[in-house]
Amino acid sequence: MPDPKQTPMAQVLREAGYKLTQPRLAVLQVLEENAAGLNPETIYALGRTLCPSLGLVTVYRTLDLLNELGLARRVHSEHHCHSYASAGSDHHYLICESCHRVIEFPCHGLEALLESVRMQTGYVISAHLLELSGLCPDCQEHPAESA
Amino acid sequence: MPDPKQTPMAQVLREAGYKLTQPRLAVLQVLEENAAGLNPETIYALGRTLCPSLGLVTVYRTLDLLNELGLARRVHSEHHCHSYASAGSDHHYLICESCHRVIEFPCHGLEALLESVRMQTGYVISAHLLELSGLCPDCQEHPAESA
DNA sequence: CCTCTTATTGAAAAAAACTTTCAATATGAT
DNA sequence: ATCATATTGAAAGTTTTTTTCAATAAGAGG
Repeated sequence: MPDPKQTPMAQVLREAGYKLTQPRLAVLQVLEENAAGLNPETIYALGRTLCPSLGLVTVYRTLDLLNELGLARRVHSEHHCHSYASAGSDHHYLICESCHRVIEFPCHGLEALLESVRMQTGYVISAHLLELSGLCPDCQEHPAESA
Repeated sequence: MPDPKQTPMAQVLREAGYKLTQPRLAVLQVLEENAAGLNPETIYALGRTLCPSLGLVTVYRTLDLLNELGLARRVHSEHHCHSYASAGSDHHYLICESCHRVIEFPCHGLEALLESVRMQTGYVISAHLLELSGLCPDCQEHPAESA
């Protein structure tokens, strides 16, 4: 278990001039340890095991901050958009509908697609969100474990 | 201005066995007349000009219904996911960051991309959301009008 | 290591977003 | 025109998120 202050995510925070406080480190660690998208309430609960004084307000504030820095992202689903997952810088990811694990995937061909949309619509495209959902290999084999 | 009960969206509602009530038609019409994604509160305000008795609860209920029928969809953005826009059946669309217009775009090549992701990750992919944002041709020409 | 400045925090209160309940009403089938 | 019933709006309730502000802790500088 690496020093929480030395993780790549923590480094980004530090380099951006933010203090590495216990509450922030707790939220970071919770996100890093969970592949599934978590809502603020859950992050709060898990985070309190690492930093008992953690407040829910700080969870919200930290998620906003991480989101701005590109370290976390909101996970959108049909009915709710309350979850967050740790993130690389890519804006495309794949969610397992059964275990809710969120992974990023190698995505070639998207650039070409965007270019073709630009040509056809005349829009200048500055950002994208590609969210796929399906079943991960594990959940295909073990349909029962809807954890 | 066509009879609100005869629009394609209204037909879908009718064929699915739902009653074409004034409140529902008002919500439908508001969505059809606005290219931008609108939040429930705004739909409520605009809808009341068409059906003065319209209640906010009914706006929520109708949006859920339209969403299920594929006639409307939630528009996700970085900080909020409270907006809805009328929708075809495709799950990809393009949002103008200036005027907030939402359009669908011809999207070829996505199938191939999904297949390649399936091969590389082992996930069975059952749904996707592709949301692009940028500037529409109008807003490129008239940067001032941030309406 | 201390000290000090100030970013950050948590609690409480408030606001916003959404849902549930239920009696009254409007729809559309007959 | 009548009627069964899906649908409605208002009110109350719940959940989610934001604001405010005095107390605290991080880390820069000595």
